[in-house]
Amino acid sequence: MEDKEGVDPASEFTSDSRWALAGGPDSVSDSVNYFFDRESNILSEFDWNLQPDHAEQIDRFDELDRADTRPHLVGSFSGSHSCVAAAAAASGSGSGSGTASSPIGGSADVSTLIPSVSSSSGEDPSEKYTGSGGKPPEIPNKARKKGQKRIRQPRFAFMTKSEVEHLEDGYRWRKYGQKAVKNSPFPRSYYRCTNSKCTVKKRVERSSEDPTTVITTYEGQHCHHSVGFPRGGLISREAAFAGRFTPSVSQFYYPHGEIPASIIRSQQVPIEIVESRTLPQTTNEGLLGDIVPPGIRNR
DNA sequence: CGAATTTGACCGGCGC
DNA sequence: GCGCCGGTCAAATTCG
Repeated sequence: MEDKEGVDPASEFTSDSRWALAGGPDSVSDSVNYFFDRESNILSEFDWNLQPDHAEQIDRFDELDRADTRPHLVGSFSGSHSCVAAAAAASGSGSGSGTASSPIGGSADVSTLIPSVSSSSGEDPSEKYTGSGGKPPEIPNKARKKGQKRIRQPRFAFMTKSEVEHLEDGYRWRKYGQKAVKNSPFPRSYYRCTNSKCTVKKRVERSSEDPTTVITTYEGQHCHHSVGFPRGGLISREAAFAGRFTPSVSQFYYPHGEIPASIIRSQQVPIEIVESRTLPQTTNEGLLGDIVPPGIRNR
C-alpha cells in the first residue's frame, strides 16, 4: 500500500478516457478497483498491490456480451504472479513473472503488459500465513510478521456467468472458510490449493447485483502442475486464468477437444468450454492460442 | 477411516 | 480507542 504513496491508481486509469471506473473496493472486494474498457468491453480488476507505474496493465481476454445468455467470462485482470514457493529457490519474482508472463503476452493478439509487482517479491511462502485467528502454525511467524505489514499477493479476478460457483479449473482446492459479504446476500467462499507447497488461494462469490454472475478471485500463482484432466479436453476459461501466468497452464490444454467429465458432471452447462465466437480457434489452439506461447504449448 | 467441508471464533487492518 | 469487516483457523461434522 505504501507503494502508492498518494497516487491513486484509479485516477491513473480513469484519466484515460478509454477506461471507466466500474467499481470500487466496496463493490466486490476490498482493495480492488474495477475498470471497464470502453473499447474492448472488458471488465478489469485493479489490485491495490499494483503500483501506479503499472496501471497501464490491461489484459484483454474476452468480450462482454450481455445479450449472451450462456455462461461466459465477462471480465479479467492480470497482475504479475510469482510462485512464492518457487521464489524461495529462484532469484525472485522478477524473473519468475517475466518468464511466465512475457511470452504469454507476446503470443496474444492483445496488448498485454505485465507489471512487475514489487510487493510480491520477497514474500516467503510461510508468510502467507498471516497469523490471524487461531493459533500460529508450527513455525512461529509472529516475529517476522511484527513490524511488517501483511503483503498480499497480486490478484486477478474475473466474472463468469454460471449456475455453479466453484468452477473446475484443473487444480484441486480445499475450502477453508466462508463468510457473509456485506451488502450481499451471497456468502463468499475461500479456497486454498490442496498442494501443500502451493499458496494459491481463491475466493468465490456470487455477484449481488447479478446473481447469475460468479466472481472468482485468484491470489498467487501455482508452483506446480495442475492435477489436470488426464486425457484431454478443452481448456476451461477459468483454467486459462488460473494459469494465466504459469507454464502449467499448458497442462490444461487438450487438443482433441475432449471435455473433462468432471466439468460435465459438475455443471449444468459447459460454461468453461472455450467459445470460439471471440477468438479465432484452430483445431489445435483454442483459448491457449491466446494465452500460452507456442513453446510452452508444445508439449 | 481419511479427506473435505462447515461453521463459529478469533485476529488484524482500517475508518471513524 | 472502538467497532466493523475481511480473512483465517480449527474443531466438529459430513462425505466418499
